[in-house]
Amino acid sequence: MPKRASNDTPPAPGRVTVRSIAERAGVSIGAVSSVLNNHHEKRRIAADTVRRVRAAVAELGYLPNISARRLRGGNDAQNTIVLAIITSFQAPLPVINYFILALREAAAEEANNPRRASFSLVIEMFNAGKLHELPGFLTGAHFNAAIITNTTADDDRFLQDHVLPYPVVLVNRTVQDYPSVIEDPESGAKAATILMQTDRRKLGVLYGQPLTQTTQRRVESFLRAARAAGLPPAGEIVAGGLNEEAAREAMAQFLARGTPLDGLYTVTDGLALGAYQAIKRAGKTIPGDIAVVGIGDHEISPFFDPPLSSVGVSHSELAHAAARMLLRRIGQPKRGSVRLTVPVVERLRESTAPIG
Amino acid sequence: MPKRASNDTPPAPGRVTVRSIAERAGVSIGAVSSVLNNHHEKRRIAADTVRRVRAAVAELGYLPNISARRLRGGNDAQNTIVLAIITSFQAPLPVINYFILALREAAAEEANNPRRASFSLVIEMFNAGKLHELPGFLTGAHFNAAIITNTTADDDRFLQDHVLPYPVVLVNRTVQDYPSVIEDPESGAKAATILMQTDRRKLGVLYGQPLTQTTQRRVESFLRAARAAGLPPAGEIVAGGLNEEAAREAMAQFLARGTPLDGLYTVTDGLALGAYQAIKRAGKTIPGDIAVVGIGDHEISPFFDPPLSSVGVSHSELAHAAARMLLRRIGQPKRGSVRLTVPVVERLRESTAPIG
DNA sequence: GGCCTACGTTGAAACGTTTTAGCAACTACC
DNA sequence: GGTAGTTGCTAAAACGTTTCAACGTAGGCC
Repeated sequence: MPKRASNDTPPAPGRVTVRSIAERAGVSIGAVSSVLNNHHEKRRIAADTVRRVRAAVAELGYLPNISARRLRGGNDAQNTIVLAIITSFQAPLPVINYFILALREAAAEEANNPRRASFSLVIEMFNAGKLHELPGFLTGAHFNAAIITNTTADDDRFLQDHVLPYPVVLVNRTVQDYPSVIEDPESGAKAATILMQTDRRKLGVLYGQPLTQTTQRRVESFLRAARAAGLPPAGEIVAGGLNEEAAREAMAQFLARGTPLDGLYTVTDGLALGAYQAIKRAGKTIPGDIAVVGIGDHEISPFFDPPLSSVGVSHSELAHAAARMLLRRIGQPKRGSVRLTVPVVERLRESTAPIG
Repeated sequence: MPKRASNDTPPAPGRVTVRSIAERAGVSIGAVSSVLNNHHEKRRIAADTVRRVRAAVAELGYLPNISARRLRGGNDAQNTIVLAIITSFQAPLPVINYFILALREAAAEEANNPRRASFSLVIEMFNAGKLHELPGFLTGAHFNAAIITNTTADDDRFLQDHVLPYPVVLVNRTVQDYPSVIEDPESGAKAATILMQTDRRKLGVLYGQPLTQTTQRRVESFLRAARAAGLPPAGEIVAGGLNEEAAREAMAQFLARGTPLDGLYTVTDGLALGAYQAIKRAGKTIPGDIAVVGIGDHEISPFFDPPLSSVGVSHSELAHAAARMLLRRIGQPKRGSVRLTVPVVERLRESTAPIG
């Protein structure tokens, strides 16, 4: 005795649910569920009923509600902690891989210890400056904890004005009352030191727009160290963008002007490559005429020609530190804001070999 | 009149829920929820009660169940489609950024059109060869649709033997009955053609272990084309890994052996950089002695010294194609397996300039 | 004392699933 | 013709949360 379609609840124009299918096929939602999960044999659903349900599913374009499934589902699914990586559409993405891996690895460790929690990792993206438009951000409806990167000044102000009901770790940004992980703020000074140790005195720094908190700190720390050492004011070479192309153009123009330069610090990944090309095309040599120091642990630095010296933090280390910090804060009573500084490592290669 | 702690339901050793908090604080779960969501003013909860609830939350280490929140939550949250990117821990990650962006962008477009669905993006990772251990993979309990990459032969066999109850797109892998997006299988032949057009006849191909379906196709296509053109058998140079370092070592050894070589094809990102260094250190010039063709759309290729010619697919294009294909299949009745081939683009730069 | 209002809280409903206990009808058996 | 078993399905409970109507109490006013 199939039930008729129009029941107590109206058809509801919204999403297709098991209920809509049940009505369409003239069976109960229990039967529908059995078919959907391929339990129809075990549960002895008649072949014809299975056919009708399948037909209804296809016609209606059924999409299961994952939240409902997980809510109902076994303990493994139910005990899930949702971690988010929040970044902006406009930011260069390559770095977030490190976070993915770091969170996944940290979570895998964590999952062994306490009461068998499992972790789910979601990526949320916002338009730069519009962090507040991210659904669920203020309420925590979508995740239990988050790593936030690539915010703009506007976003930081927004963070400042609100209290989030879940633990958060900021990366390479500091906002009052928020825990954060940043690279050693003196990384720029170390670059200056390296250049000065090879007797360079006419220094320059190459950076691209827009400047982030981190790159700005690098530049300032570099300039300050040069000034403190009594050198003439270091030149600032500003590229229009963050890519190799922009760096090459800015560098070429600078060299064409004839400003003396024998030591260069490039503050972002990729800028160094553009600078290399401009320097070589201008007929100058590295490190003979100009020594160059780049940033970070880019795997390709040793394969530059000549191999590039660098000062900077390991993306992987930074990411792991942030992931560990975040996980430690989950389920803990709220602790104060912590600022963790990840030390920089210096890798000396041929691009800063002593003159002569 | 606070209720006592031991009610009809046992304390349940599992996760901390609103109910545990309610019992601990001696209030109803409704009141707890109001406090948790900062609605206590609007709902006129007494200050002391708020304090007790907050204390219980802190003591017990409450973590909200995200699934339950979303299930209950507003229509926006409820109508969420969960997309997954599934990749292995062992695979190089850089590429998945493109998928993240592609899915996010495609989803953003899609979200405007039909019945206001929103999308959530999760990253799932498995140990190579153990795809079947991924929780929820067979049942679809964790996502509505998935892009799967970096599977091994074992994983492919597993896929072959099962039918997944949700749409899936494979990337750079083909398995019967599964839709997939792959690069033009003749990309290797195009590399060979480029080298032959500059009169190179002693060809070689450099690849790293492990070979994926895609890299293997590149190698085979290259070798086949060389053979078809009547050239002497091309040399195979095998690196122990996929990184620059391994490439340099393998290349250095090959050159030391004195095997003649005037045209080289490197089949993976990064290998070319290692090869460059080995070639230069061996005292040979590019392209004078050896012409080199690399892979893909690596942004840094133009900044090699000399700039690197390349043949290959744009990661971004591949990712967008996969994302579009996946989204088109969501909520559609199951269509047959489709195999989409993304064309390769050839970028000629100085590394393959004609001799002389 | 009776009525009104404000206050603080509870209980129930709802979200979309899956699972389980059990019911009705039919068949088979003695 | 009663009992036992089989078949095919339904109804209800449960997962953890949020919201909302409604309730009891206390105080103020007449």
